[in-house]
Amino acid sequence: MQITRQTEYAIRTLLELSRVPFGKLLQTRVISERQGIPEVFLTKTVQVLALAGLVQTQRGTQGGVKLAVPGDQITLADIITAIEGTLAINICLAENYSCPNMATCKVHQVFRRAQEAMLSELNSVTLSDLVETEKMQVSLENE
Amino acid sequence: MQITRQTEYAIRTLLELSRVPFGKLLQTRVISERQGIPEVFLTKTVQVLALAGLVQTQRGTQGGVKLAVPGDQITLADIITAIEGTLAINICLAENYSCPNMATCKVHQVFRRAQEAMLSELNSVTLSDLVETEKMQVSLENE
DNA sequence: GATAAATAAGATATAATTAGTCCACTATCC
DNA sequence: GGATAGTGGACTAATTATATCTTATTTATC
Ligand code: SF4
Ligand code: SF4
Repeated sequence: MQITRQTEYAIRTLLELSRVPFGKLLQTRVISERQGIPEVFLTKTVQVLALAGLVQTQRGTQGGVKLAVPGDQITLADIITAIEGTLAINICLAENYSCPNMATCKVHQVFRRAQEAMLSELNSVTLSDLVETEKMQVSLENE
Repeated sequence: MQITRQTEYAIRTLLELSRVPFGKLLQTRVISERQGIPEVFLTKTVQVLALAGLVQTQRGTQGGVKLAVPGDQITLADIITAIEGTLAINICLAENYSCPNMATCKVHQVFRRAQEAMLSELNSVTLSDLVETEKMQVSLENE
């Protein structure tokens, strides 16, 4: 009942990308150093994010990774889903699984409500929200 | 990001126990048959539930398993916690883990809110609620 | 007290998932 | 053409989940 390390890595990666001007490339090496993420593993994670359409990559000198869409269009739920697939807190909430009890099972319904409550929180915050707050804090500290 | 099979087994086991009069013993064998749970594995699960104080076991002839407290005092969250330990959707929400960013990390805070939203749903329903509904359905069908 | 019924405990086995590495390759910029 | 940076696939290691087996221990009942 926990997100995986890789998902954490993905979140922190996207946060790093959100901290630079939109469109600017960062190398996975830089991200891995700043965030303490195993470098080779991070490249794998970035590929998944790219496949999910959250980042774009560019090879070669001066290459790197950038956000595919502005940070205010990416929520925490998007990131989790990109790495782990559709979120389901119980097996019967995942696609193409059918428990015989599903039609009447009250537990199933409670799980669905619980999951929706969680998702609604995770969907309510975008990358921009997360880094905006940081910027405000910095500017307050400088006053 | 899913509860384990064992947790599902635990829920279904406690539901079975809630369906009989409070204090009545059921054998793990009976429960495993009714719910299609591997029998030997179920005994392990029952032991965990007993350790958590949700059920009481009795050995010997006419022995079995029963609820340790009435069904209206056991929520879904209790059961999940009993099997999986304190629920934490991210590593930094678990006890005795400290990420360097924890103090200021906005993501951490969002995760906490998301988790609380989920927990509040899972805590809002007791075993009694779940089987009461069943009984009402049965009586409606008999009308 | 013998016996059969029932769980307890612990070791062990198997499978699945997660985490991470290695290496040869391709694209890009200069 | 050389340096740089991501790609893709195979591979390994570690951890967790799932399950079984075996031997004890408890207890009602005859
Ligand atoms: S018993 Fe209910 S909660 Fe469990 S898997 Fe089936 S539908 Fe889902
Ligand atoms: S970076 Fe934030 S969300 Fe991630 S582990 Fe640390 S405190 Fe938690």
